[in-house]
Amino acid sequence: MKKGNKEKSNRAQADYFELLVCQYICHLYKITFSYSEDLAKLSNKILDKEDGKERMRLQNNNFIKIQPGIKKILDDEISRKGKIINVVWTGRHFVIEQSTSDVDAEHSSNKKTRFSIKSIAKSGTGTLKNLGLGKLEKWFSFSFKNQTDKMWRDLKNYIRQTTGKNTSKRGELKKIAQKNKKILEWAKRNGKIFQARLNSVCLEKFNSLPPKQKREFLNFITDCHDEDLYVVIVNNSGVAIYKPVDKTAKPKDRIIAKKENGSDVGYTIYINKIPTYRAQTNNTNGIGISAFCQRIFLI
DNA sequence: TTTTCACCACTAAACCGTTA
DNA sequence: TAACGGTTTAGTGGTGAAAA
Repeated sequence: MKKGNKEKSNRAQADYFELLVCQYICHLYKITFSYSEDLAKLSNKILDKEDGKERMRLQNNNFIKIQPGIKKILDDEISRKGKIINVVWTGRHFVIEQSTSDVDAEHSSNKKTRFSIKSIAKSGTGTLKNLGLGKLEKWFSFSFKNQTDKMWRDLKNYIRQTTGKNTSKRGELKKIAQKNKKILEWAKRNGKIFQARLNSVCLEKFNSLPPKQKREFLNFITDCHDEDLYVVIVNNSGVAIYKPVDKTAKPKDRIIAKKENGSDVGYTIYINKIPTYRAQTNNTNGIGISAFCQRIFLI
């Protein structure tokens, strides 16, 4: 759905990249690659775009950059876990599973080596975690339902007053706002009030968590309970690889969240005075017309 | 009453324009 | 020019209303 401007999402590219890695591992260790069809489909999907060739080139170049790193990790793991007997594209299929792994290599010992792969066009490290409101409420023990309901009620009332249309259905309200510039602007302004509130609540609630729960939250966002997981990031400045388990928060760590230069959409989590994670409160699909979520980035 | 389906929320990934 | 804030795509899964 694009209107003049370029398409922003890159889902197909991300999947394509994951499969390139998958295929590479298969090739290295003589495993049958069973996702040829998916790879072909994704490749077509990317090439269908007006700048498809460019998008392909980027992924292929990034892929070349990470090959040595992947091979080194696996050769190292093979010496401990045995030869590789299978490669699984976890990809989008197990979104609900407690791991951000994209590709799993299975060893003869039944142990795994898992990869979370991020291929980025320019700078940045990609989203570490994306939490819906439900998760936030659970981790930080609060309820934002009254506020969310009020945001939608406000929009409903505004639409009723300006257009005479009377509906409470969020899907309909959203469509009306998207079609009318003035309403959309109003919805954004309204939504930002609640977005800022949610951000403040999360910051406050995080800081009032007992130290142990702060650590548990950080361990959850980094996925560091998974001993077999590697994160591989490739962007315009090169390749970065780390093991989430190495980032496990320690009991002596001082963990504090702070607002950075007055931002009302995010906060920074400091560990022993070092800015380590950045949270950003926003919406899945446009401010004021969709559900809230919070993304966490590695600094 | 049971099954189906439409709608919405949640999660993941990453591009893009603006700004500091 | 890197970081930030906003936005988009896309898949899974839950829920309640409509259909059978």
